[in-house]
Amino acid sequence: MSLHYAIMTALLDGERTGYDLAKQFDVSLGFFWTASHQQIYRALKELSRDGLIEVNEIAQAGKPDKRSYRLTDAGHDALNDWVLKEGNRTPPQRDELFVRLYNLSSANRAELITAVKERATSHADRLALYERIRDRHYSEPARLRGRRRGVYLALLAGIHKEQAGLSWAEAALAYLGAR
Amino acid sequence: MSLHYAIMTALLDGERTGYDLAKQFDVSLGFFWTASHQQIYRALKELSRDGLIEVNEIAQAGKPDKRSYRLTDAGHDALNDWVLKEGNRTPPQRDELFVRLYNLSSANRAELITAVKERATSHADRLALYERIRDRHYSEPARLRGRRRGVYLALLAGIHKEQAGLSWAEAALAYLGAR
DNA sequence: CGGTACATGTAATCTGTTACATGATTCA
DNA sequence: TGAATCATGTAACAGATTACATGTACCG
Repeated sequence: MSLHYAIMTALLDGERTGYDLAKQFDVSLGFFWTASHQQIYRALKELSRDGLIEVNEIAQAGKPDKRSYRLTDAGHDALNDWVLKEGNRTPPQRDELFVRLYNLSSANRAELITAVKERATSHADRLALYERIRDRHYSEPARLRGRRRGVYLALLAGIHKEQAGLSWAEAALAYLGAR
Repeated sequence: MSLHYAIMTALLDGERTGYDLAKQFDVSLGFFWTASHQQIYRALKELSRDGLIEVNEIAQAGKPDKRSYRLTDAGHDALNDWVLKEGNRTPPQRDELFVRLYNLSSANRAELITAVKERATSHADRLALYERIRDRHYSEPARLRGRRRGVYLALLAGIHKEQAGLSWAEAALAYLGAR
């Protein structure tokens, strides 16, 4: 059900179409909760059915109608409840790279080094992106108010995580004797 | 399909029953790939059917027969292939805590502080566990050989990740003004 | 003329979780 | 006597991925 609440959370910033949400879930909230457009369209239908969001249909010539969604009062209440009550489990971690590393041998060393290098690049890219966002929009954290403080904390978590991943990958490459 | 390869990887250390695997997936490999006993029993059946593992049935009085599995030659080949060829995608991250933090307000601040504190504790516990394993079994990484080098790298990744999570949680609590 | 962005969906499949089910042995 | 451990499973459901499907508008 978290996807439903993630979508409602994204709607706190204002009306959005399924298409908008699918894009936004590649950015911002999407750094911490990903979802494909297929999932999103389905969830929007369910949320509408349950009265937690409302549609605003905008007819368009030549395109499918644009359907813009906003939170209802019931939606706000449901979201607030969820934030208060939701249990706090650490999500299970599943990462194929480590399963592969458990199989390290001279036969696959080169491929695993490549995989770790790619992982290092992806951490570095993510880190650079997060730092750019922080510098542009969250350069004075002490002045933030309300929700923005929470968004800042999430961003900070992303930064810590990517730094850790990157420094691990570098240490791993050194250990593996990669040039 | 990664679960199948994770199970085969666990079988590299020798014959195991479904029960053993379910326990092992709470420890060691399980730090990087979790699975419930239900998933494991299902996967074992599929792997058997495909000839990648073999069963050794041991009749037991009063208990269900114990079924001990080992990798076949075909299983070894399939696993080696997978390690060589598997693409290297960063797994999507989904963590409810951050969705909740996006909703931070004075109404839920106390609950979110509690949630972050719990997260801090879980990171600290995990970190302590990983460091204990490192000190006991991987205190001289330069001397490790073969697969054990990869296992060590995975452990190191776990240590980096937990340290990052813990230091984030501490910074977050300070930022939120939690005592 | 081809690719990307806009815009929304269905269907099939795969993967993971929760609930249910059984029954012996060992330890406090 | 009651909880934990050993030991294996089925069934239902929830959640996520992949593939398929359609059609316009705009840019180079």
